[in-house]
Amino acid sequence: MTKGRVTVIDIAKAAGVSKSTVSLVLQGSPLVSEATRSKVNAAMRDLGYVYNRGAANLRQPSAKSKIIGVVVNDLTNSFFAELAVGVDMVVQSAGFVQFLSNTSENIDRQREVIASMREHGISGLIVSPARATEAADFKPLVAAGIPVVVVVRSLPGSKVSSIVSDNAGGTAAAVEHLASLGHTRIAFLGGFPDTAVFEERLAGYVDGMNAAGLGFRQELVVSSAPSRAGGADAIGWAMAMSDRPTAAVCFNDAVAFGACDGLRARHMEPGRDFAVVGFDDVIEAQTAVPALTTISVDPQSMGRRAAQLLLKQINAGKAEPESVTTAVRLVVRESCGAAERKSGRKMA
Amino acid sequence: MTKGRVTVIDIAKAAGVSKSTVSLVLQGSPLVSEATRSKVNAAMRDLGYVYNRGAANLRQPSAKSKIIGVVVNDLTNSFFAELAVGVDMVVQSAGFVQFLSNTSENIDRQREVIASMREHGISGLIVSPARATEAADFKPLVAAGIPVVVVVRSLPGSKVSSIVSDNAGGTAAAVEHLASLGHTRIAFLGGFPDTAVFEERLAGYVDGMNAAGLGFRQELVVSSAPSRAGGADAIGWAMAMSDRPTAAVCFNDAVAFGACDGLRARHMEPGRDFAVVGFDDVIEAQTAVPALTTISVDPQSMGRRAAQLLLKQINAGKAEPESVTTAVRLVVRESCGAAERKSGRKMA
DNA sequence: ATGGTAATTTGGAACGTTCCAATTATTCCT
DNA sequence: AGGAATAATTGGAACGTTCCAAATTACCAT
Repeated sequence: MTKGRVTVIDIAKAAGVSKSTVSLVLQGSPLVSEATRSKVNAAMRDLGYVYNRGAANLRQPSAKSKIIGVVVNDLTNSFFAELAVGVDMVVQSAGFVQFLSNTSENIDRQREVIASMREHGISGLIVSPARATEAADFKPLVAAGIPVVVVVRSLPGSKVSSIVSDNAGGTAAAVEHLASLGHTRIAFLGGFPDTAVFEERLAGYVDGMNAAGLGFRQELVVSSAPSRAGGADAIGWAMAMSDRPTAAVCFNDAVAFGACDGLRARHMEPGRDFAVVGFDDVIEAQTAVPALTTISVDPQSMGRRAAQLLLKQINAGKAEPESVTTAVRLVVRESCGAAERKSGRKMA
Repeated sequence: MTKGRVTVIDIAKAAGVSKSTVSLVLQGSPLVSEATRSKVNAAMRDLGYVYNRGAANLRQPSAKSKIIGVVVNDLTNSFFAELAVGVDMVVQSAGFVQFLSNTSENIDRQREVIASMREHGISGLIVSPARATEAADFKPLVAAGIPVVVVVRSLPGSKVSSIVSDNAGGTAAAVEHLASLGHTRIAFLGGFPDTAVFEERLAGYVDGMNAAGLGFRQELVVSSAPSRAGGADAIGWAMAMSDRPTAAVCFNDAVAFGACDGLRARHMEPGRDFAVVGFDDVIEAQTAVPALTTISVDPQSMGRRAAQLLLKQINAGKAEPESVTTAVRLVVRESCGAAERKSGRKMA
């Protein structure tokens, strides 16, 4: 038990080489002979050496810190937890480690967290921005040459890379599916009209309606809070129309669940008397009754994509901002009335 | 745009003081006069200084790295995501930052991840160990004076602190509740018998049965994988008994959901024809149909507790290992047949 | 003014690593 | 065997901070 921790010098002494050689071994340089390499490795094992990245980072550009920061706006939401898992997968196998923080939608906390990450010398940042995040908030980062990838919520005029799901494509597919089931009066329910995500999903809906030859009618879109309660509200408005819709694509799954609640309150059974389609495919979507037909965005693969893009930029030194939109998939379950009845639930 | 990053020396120059003084300001020392302090702060702001913790850690004991590591065995499980959120809360407000990694129950990955965290000089570690983790795995950490707090799963003979929920108390309460509803043949379903958590929950069940004067019968406990599929399996065995049980306390919520599936497959309605109680209170528990009666463990507060304990140990320099078990609460919903019918679902 | 004390400030010398230029060992060719 | 080339190794000198001991300044009571 020597007092201080064991350093590269200690193992150099033990292996009978110089500290420089040890350093070479540490970074797997091909310059060192096989013989010395194994001698050094043995010494490291014997003395219980642990690499001190802090010291190393002092000499190297921050791109080699092997830390990547991940900031999400709501880790409680399993969507983001899964996203983080996806990021962790690729990041970990690339020898990086993940700094994860949660902002709880609080922009001040977001600032603090990002500042803290900078102090620790992150090589790159993946962030799902809290509401009201400004494009300018990431200026200092990119100025310092730290790659940033924004996920889930795109940031208006910022010069950073972003990965968002194909919102328009998703709602368009939902409309197409409903139309193919014979529905002609299809509503768009829920969401706040002043957000980018709403605009995209609505645009997809409009495209879908036109593509199906049903045309777009403003009165069929009723906005509301993007929550369960909002959904119940929205369906109420829809049911009060003189010429009622028979189906709805909802802003997200929460709204869709709310719509189902509202339908039942009016003695209508979702999936039988009215078709509803959600967006996101949260876990509850498959276990709910009826199981929710929805647009699946697979947060985990989104996380992987984001991490891959980030790593690419880190390795490239300085990379051009790039925007990718990830594919999205309609998963048909029961709430749209087109279910394949109980098609084999798998079991160990 | 000077080439390198701005250092403490740059701002010393700009503020007309020495680097030592700047350092003093950085650590909020009372030794520096108000006048110089603000001069220095101004310079920092002007030059866009960012503190380099790596360099600082070189001179300081690792307890001051302000990084705490969090390792969970399954971030996909919202239980652990919530736990991480709880940790993050207290850790963040103490000025620390959280390194979060996911082992996916893989012990090799766990080793890698912890090694990586050590390299980064974490001040402490909170870990929910992957299956088959040995007590010895944390020896090097504690030898190096790094506090470790084990959560959720206790580690047999290790000398580290731990925070686990009151497993025995939980199942005992579940049995008591079922007995009070008039059930006499109560099964214990699911879980692998070779885990500490299983033992504890089973022990509580046994205690509960004895306390209710029902006695313990080995044939009423049927183990299985702690998953939905396992639960369906287990209920199958239970239903095949000559003298069927009328209620079951399940190893966890997943098993309970599986049991419900199995019940329905046999044309029995959980909550009406058979009482089911789960354990964990995952989010789906309240939205499922029927809503699941279960033992709530509040992962978030568990995370907070763990973080507080860890911080205490970090500040104390070297602290005695301490084990706390967190209280647990029976939340009665519909699946046990004792529901308060639809007692006001809150909305907006 | 003068000494004494308290309040501030300040140069190095670490910390553990990587990089560079330079050195030494080894191999190959004629 | 001699030298050129190549392969391995190696001493510093950084990196940006904190700490220590020492130096300076300010303040007071004589």
